[in-house]
Amino acid sequence: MKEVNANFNAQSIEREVQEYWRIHDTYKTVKKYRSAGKPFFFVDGPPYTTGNIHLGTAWNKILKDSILRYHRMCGLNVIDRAGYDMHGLPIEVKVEQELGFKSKKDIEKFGIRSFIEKCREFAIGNKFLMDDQFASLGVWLDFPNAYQTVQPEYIEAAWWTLARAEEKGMLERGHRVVNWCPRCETAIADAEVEYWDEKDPSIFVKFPLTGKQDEYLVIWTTTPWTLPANVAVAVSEEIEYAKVRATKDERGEYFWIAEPLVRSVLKKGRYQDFTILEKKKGSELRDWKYDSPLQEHVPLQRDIDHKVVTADFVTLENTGIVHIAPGHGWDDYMLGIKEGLCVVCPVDGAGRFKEEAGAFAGQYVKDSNENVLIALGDHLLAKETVIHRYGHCWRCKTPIIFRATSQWFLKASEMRDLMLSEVAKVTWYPEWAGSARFYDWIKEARDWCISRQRYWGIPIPVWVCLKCNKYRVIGTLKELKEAGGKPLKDPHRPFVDEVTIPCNCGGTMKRVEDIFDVWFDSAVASWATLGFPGKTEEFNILWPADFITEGQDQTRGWFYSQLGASIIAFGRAPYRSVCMHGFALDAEGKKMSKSLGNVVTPEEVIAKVGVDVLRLYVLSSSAPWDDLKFNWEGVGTTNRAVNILWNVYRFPLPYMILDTFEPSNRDGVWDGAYIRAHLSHMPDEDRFIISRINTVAATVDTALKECQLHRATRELVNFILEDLSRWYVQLVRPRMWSEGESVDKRHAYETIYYIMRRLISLLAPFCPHLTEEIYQNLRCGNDPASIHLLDWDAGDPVLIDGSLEHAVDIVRSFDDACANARQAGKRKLRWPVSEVVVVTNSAPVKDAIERLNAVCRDRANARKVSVVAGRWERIGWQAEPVMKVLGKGFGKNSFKVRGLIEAADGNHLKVEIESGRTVKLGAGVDVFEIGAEHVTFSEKLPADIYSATMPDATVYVDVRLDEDLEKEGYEREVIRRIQEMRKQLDLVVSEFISVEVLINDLRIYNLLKNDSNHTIAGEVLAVVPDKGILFSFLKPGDKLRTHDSIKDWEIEGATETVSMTIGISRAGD
RNA sequence: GGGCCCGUAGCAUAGCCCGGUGGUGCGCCCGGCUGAUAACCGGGAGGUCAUGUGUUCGAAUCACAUCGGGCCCA
Repeated sequence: MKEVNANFNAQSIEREVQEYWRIHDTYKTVKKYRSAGKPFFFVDGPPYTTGNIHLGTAWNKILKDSILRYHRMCGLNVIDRAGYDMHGLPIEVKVEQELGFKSKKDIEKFGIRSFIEKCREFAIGNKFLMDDQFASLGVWLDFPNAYQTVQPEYIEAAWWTLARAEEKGMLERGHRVVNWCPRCETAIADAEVEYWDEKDPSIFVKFPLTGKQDEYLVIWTTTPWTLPANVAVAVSEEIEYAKVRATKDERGEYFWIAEPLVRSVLKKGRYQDFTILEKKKGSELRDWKYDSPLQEHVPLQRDIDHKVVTADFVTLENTGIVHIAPGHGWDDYMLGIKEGLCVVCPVDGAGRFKEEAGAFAGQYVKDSNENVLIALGDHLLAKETVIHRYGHCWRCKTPIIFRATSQWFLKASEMRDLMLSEVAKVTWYPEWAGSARFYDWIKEARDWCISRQRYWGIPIPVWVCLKCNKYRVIGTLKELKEAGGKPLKDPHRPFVDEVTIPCNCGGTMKRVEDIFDVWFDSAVASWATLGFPGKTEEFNILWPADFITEGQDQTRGWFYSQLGASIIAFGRAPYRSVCMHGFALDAEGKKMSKSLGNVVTPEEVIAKVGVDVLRLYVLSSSAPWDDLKFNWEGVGTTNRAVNILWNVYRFPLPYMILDTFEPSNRDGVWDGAYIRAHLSHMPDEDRFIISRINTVAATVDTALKECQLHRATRELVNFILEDLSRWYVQLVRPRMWSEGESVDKRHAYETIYYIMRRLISLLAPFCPHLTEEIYQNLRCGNDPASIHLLDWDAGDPVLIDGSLEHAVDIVRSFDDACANARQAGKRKLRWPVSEVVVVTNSAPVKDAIERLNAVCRDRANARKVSVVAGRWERIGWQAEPVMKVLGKGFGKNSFKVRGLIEAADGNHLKVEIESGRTVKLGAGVDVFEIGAEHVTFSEKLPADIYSATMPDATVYVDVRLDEDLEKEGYEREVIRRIQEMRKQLDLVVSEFISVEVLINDLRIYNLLKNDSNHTIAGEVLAVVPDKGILFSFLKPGDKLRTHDSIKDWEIEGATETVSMTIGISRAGD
């Protein structure tokens, strides 16, 4: 053990500890030590390699690390391979920006090979950056061996999974409507669409009914550009539609509109008047024919047989008639299939109209809105603008469009039931994350479009024959080598595109150009990380994962994608338990974003308070599944608690070292056996704190099993502050100061050593650096080389004494009450009091005060602490007049009576009245008879008795001074000043001094002069071996010698302020 | 528009499942302590428990609605 003088400096401690881990390869040692344990298969949700981590990412990894450290200490062999998600559009977009590219044509010109090399560099560069950032958080995952989605064996896992999908008939090549980014020119997944408000036209359009004069169906849309692709309108079977004759400027027209909406629609069209002519149910409108209002401008529209269909998604909004373009809408498309409508999509991948769109050819769809309105001419009934939520590409922020294209799908909708039943088998933290949130999401599961028309991703391993159009799914690199005839080093584009496979028909198969949706990459992580399918040994033992934890956004993301892929591959959920955590928000509960300028980075926090404080803060400030409102004040509070832990740790060290204390051990290994062996002989405060740490251990363990990291950490912080710092350390201090050998001191040392060892090992999963630092200083010679090699201790029930813990609680209340009463009596704690009386009828209070009487006397600084049941005889009663009653009975004499009552002997009055008698007060003619109705009684404390209440009891403090008490009070005052001066002189605790105290008050001088110098000298080390007492009092008028330090003091005594001059000098020479 | 979660003093939170006097920490004010001391302790002030309605003898807690925040979806 070495002494610790320095104040707590998180940064330097953490730096040193990390260096220690690096030199000793502690992480590997721990892993090896636990390698024979029961496996605990954890899968790291791979962060995307975009560069800097933010607070949310840090929180995520801190949660993981803390939980895994706990499991390791519990003896489990934790599989903790880290992972990185390194493909996909976000990286492509970044690289495109770097290279100044605007479209896919630029990439093709640049060369796919060069382009993906840039992407690879970008991803790998960021991976290394992030490795360092995670390591700086003290996160122990296997980073050097992290799984990376760009590695060939990882890609193989994805291929293998797709082959299983094909085998089970879950893969489909389909013409479908998908979310499409016109800038990236690719399909994007539902998960990749971001929504925010956008201003769009809101138009009402007249569709002329075939063969009728001036008779129209009225539809509404916010996307005029989809009108060239209109093939039908939908009505609701249930809604009633009205035919109205509407007039505007003398001209009459006939409209069909949902009856309840007629008025509002016509008002928008500025029609002055209308008459309802007839009403029909939607079902009666079925199969009516109409013509496109754009047929003059869009040639393809002339060949379409437009008709009215019914659909259940039509509601009573706008006009109650919905424009249907199966080429540009999901619902539209599904309806089109059901109704046999043709699918028209006159828009290309870049979002421009094709030739068949006639007048609009070449125009970008969003830009064409205005032209469509012009082309509609008189068919435009009304035009407004609307602000509504619209989808955007998550990377480039371009508004998406819906396009019918040929894509590859996994039939997720067919797996819905199996997914739901599998999810029910998973343990969720919190429970509702699975039973409510995830369940609801899966219920809505749609087929998953896994193809993207891009470059940097896992190529879809499907080869299609150019001749017979048959396709084949390749599941492994080996299979490809056999089929294609040559090995493939890098399975990325464009290399994989060069491989052709001969088809049975004699033709040649070429790979489809698509790559996988990047969500499919991470979906296979739980087996890819085990090297499956290339290696199967670990997979067979470990899979599925025991535990994963990610943010709530991963409900639709990784929780879902993994489940889908796993159902396809293995027919079951890939994880046994899932902890869903919240988001890191700013102090106002708003999302952190660059534009709001409210971003707090992990680095900032670390620079201020260090990693362990950051860790403890994020873990304790909210439940994992609640959002974390980041608050600097909270960080400061946590920092303070850690600082107190540090002070508690370093406080006993100088004494232990002075006494060359060595904790009892067996062959250099500490085992805590001393405590068990000596517990029954130890003082109550020791037994209390020993009991507490074991209770806390049990609580922490229970909380951790339920993923309640906030409860675990709060319990520990609370223990440090309340039980250890504010209670135990206060009580144990005098035993540390005592000189020479004593059993008492030995017990104190063993106890505090035991507490520190137990405490830091409970805290180790959350604050791995600080606890390691303390451990290294405390550990015995043959103890494990790192705290992280210790076994978890969930509390020893034998050492727990619940009734003692409860008794201490009561004594703490007593302590508070004493301080309160003293404050009322203006008697400083430094000044002793003769007696404190606790009046109570509560047996537990009585027992506690009596059992812990020595502690009570010490805390109260009282000569005597006693318990009285019922009443304390020194408490008297004060009679108080009830003026309302007095007024009625005594009229103008009331004032006189009041005075008499107040002056009366309350005790006597109360006895009489309570025994049913009346009392006559006053003299001569002014005698009044007082009854029960005239008075109430309140406690009357004798002078110098002050009281305060505590639960189930009242505490009375007698602050009267006698000569002895006053003398001790002044002694304490003098001692306190001398200690202060020692401190200012920077004296070592054990350094001797000589002292002169000049007291400018003869009475006080006389009070102290006789023997107080002995008492004080002993406390301030002014008794020097061989030289005797070097302490003297001087009376008023005397002069001090020269001293190292001389100071004047004003001391507030019991009745007067006394000025003193104190001089102290080193006694050494 | 829908699903899930959250809303408690200036700030952060416990309590809510299972109804019965709203606790705690920070900050603030007053006082104390002093061989952990750029620490520590006590006391005090401070609350429409987001709002409204309902159920109930009784609601922070249960139900419904509204408002605000977060995540996800349409």
